[in-house]
Amino acid sequence: MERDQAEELRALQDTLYFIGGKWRVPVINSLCNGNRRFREIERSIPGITTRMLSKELKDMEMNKLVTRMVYNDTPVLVEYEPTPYCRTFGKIIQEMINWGRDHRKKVIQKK
Amino acid sequence: MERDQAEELRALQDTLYFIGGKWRVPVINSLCNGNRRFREIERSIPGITTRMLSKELKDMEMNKLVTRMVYNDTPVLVEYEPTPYCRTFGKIIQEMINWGRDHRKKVIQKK
DNA sequence: GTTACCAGTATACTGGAGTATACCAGTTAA
DNA sequence: TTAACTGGTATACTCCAGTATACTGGTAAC
Repeated sequence: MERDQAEELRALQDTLYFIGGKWRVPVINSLCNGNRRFREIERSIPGITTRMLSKELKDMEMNKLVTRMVYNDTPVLVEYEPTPYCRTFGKIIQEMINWGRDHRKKVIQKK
Repeated sequence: MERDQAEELRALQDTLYFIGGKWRVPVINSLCNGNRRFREIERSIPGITTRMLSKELKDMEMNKLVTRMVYNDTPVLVEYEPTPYCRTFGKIIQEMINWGRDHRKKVIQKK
């Protein structure tokens, strides 16, 4: 029981570390929604800057969450594809969306 | 579909905003695990400082996530009780624990 | 009488996440 | 030919989340 709690906390903190900053989860979500091109992803997340998206995608590529594919059509075409592993995070995202929706309802009620 | 995606993103970002920093989720988790006293919660989350826990609990009290109860026994006894609303976050936490566990397995395999 | 618990507060500091803005080289459409 | 798209990079700045450390006033055990 002591043991369990410590192990659960570690797992929890690993996930939180993975989530990291402000943009990782929205980016994963955008990819899972089928957005593939850089500007397309950028547009799907109002507020994100080019710089942050670029950083995020690079980092995710390094961590095998996304595959960057370059097609040498002219003009150059770049596509980002979420890996199957990336998609395993989808369940948590769905829970987050649901909770956020209920939360908003609750906050609006209060007013 | 456009519409949906924007609404989902908002809900998602609300949840992420709620999660906020490094310690909110571990604190909720600790409370949901039955920890009630200040030092008890503190001990259950290695690495957290008194200051951060204090801030977190104050903030959570303001947002009705926790009830601070003072018993005027001598010495003064203080207990923090998670509200039912706080507990609704438990499902996400459980998903996070599960995902973190699998993630760790995967990372260890790689080495 | 000193050590250790409780429930915190006070002060000072810093790294880096996130922002803002401008820019590049190439392509297409009006 | 000028504007607007693509997929980004470069530079500079700011702010605050989180850290570190010390302290308080009361109780209790040794």
